[in-house]
Amino acid sequence: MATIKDVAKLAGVAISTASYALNGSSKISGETKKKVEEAAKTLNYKKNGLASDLKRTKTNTIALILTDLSGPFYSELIKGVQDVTTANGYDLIACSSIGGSKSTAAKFLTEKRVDGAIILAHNISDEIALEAAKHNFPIVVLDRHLESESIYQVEVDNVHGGYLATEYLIKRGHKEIAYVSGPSNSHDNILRFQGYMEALEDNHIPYQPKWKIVSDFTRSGGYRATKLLIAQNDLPEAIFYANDEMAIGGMQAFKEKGIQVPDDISMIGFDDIQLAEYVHPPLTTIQQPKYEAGSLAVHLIFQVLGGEKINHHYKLTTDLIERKSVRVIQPSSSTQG
Amino acid sequence: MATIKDVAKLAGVAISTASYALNGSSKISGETKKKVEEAAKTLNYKKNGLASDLKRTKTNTIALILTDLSGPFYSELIKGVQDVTTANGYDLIACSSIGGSKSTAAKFLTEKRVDGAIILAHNISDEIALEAAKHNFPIVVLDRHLESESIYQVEVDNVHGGYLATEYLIKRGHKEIAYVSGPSNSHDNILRFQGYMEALEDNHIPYQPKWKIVSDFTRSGGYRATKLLIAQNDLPEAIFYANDEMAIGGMQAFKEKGIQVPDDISMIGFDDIQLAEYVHPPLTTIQQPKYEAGSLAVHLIFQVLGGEKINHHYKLTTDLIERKSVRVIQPSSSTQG
DNA sequence: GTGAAAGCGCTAACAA
DNA sequence: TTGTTAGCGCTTTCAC
Repeated sequence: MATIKDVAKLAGVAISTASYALNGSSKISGETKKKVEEAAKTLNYKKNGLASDLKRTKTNTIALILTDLSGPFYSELIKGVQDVTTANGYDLIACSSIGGSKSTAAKFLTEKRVDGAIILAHNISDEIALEAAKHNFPIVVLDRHLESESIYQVEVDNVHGGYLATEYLIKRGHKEIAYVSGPSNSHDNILRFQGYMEALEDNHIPYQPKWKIVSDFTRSGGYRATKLLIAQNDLPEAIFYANDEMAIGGMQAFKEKGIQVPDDISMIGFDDIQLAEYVHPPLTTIQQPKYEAGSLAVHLIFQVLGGEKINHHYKLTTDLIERKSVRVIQPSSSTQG
Repeated sequence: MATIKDVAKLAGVAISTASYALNGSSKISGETKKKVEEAAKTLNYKKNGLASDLKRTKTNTIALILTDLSGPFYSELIKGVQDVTTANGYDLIACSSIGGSKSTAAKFLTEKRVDGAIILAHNISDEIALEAAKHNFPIVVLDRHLESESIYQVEVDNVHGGYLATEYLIKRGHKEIAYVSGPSNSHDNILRFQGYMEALEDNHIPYQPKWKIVSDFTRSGGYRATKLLIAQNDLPEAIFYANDEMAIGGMQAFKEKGIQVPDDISMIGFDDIQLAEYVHPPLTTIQQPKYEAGSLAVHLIFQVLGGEKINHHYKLTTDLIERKSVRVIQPSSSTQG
């Protein structure tokens, strides 16, 4: 483990000179520079990044906090984050928030190991985020509402998305529309449900509590919720799943029971994950501008780091992607099932 | 930014005492400990992880180097890595090797920012890995052969997998079998091709160069390679794609031309990615023990970190997953082995 | 253009 | 049990 000291000694210069030479300062003569570089090479010197960062009180890296490194997550979003991070000459690391306050995420958030962070991890508490956000440590949250001087939020218009999905179902003649919900403490979920309620109301369709099934955003959760709906022996005409993963789990449940989508029941998801277009039938869903969300998030961080004063809230729009999982119900003799 | 100095001062104790108290040393009296903790709380003190790591010359985190954070990659593998890393009380960060020697990956590999690393990133050079691997900085590579004191490799039996795939096709009556290759410098690809050749030879089927198409492991690469095959106007009976992504691209190409899989042509992939069972028809492919590979990789790192002497090579077996993309060709005149 | 020296914030001998 | 102190390896004034 050669240090800069060793390099300086071998090159016969002072430590500071070695440092300047290695970092490409213009005040070092070509000859000295060469000497130092050679010494570094023969000693196989590699700088200690921690020491360097500590001294400079700057890490040049930003963290992306994810629920779980092994996914599923939005690769488009990560791409957006990655692209603008590297474009700005910064490094990006991803870490998981599994383990809550003892997680890697918490460690990187609080211990000054990065210059800023983006949170997309419902399993990390508001408290941790709030505590970590301090002056000059910007955090942007993609999955919650949080008010703090150094916290910025970019969100997708979930209410509108929920409205869009529900309205689409209604316009195609569905009246009995179930909502398979995400975790009830999920911010996204609450907003999507709100959109569902608003669309129902605007179309004078009464909300029926029996058609709200609480699940957990996972594929197996969607599967179980759907089984439950089937077991009730009173299927709705359509189901709005609060995310695609659950919808795909639901498809599986229907397939097992020989219930055809969309002929026997319509379904719609939310997210437009990659799989959505490959399942059978291809899933109609709500698309979020994921790449934009990701790139905007980092962009905001760099603005704050650069000393700009910026807004704390950003909202992006959603679109409906029409595929094959919803049928049209003829309005003639409207009594089904 | 309160430091431990401020905490010590407020608590009226020495810096070392504060440090001990905060780190839960048993030699500190309960009373002192409480005083220190209170001071820390009122100052909103958070330790500087860099300083701590620098002093201890240990980071307690290991890095997972991936080609691209935004995938596609093997989530099962990451799960394996993640599970055993956290089980050992270590932190895990993922970083991308986009950018080669200027990438985040290179930075974390060389600048002593982590205690060990796992490389699954064909776009990072052997040189970087070799340079980074030094005594007490273990690296395990999952995607190449590399000999060095501190480099360990776990690989999947690609030759056997390639053999299995090809043999399966042959046993179902196919003789004209194309190989859509990954990049020719890919280690995995070379081995899979070797398995293909061996199976051909063992079954007395001559290898025909016209049926090796070089592509690049991407979906669009597979699409293009397949288009090329179609344009040749002389389709084989079956195609062995060196990975699933390319096979899925190939399916798309066939679909556009109205060529039915498997009725008009059989295909088989390699990897068993998540999508494989969802495409139409579901893709028969070779499954790798990804979770095991990931968990074994970290396990090895911890053994080395713990001072154990271990083997440098590990090989895991592959299995064939039978789905619907291969038809059986009736043995008109020839008999099966 | 180069060198001496002062820390960045922390841990851990060692001394008291 | 607590305090003093010497660094971890680096960057960066400031003097020459």
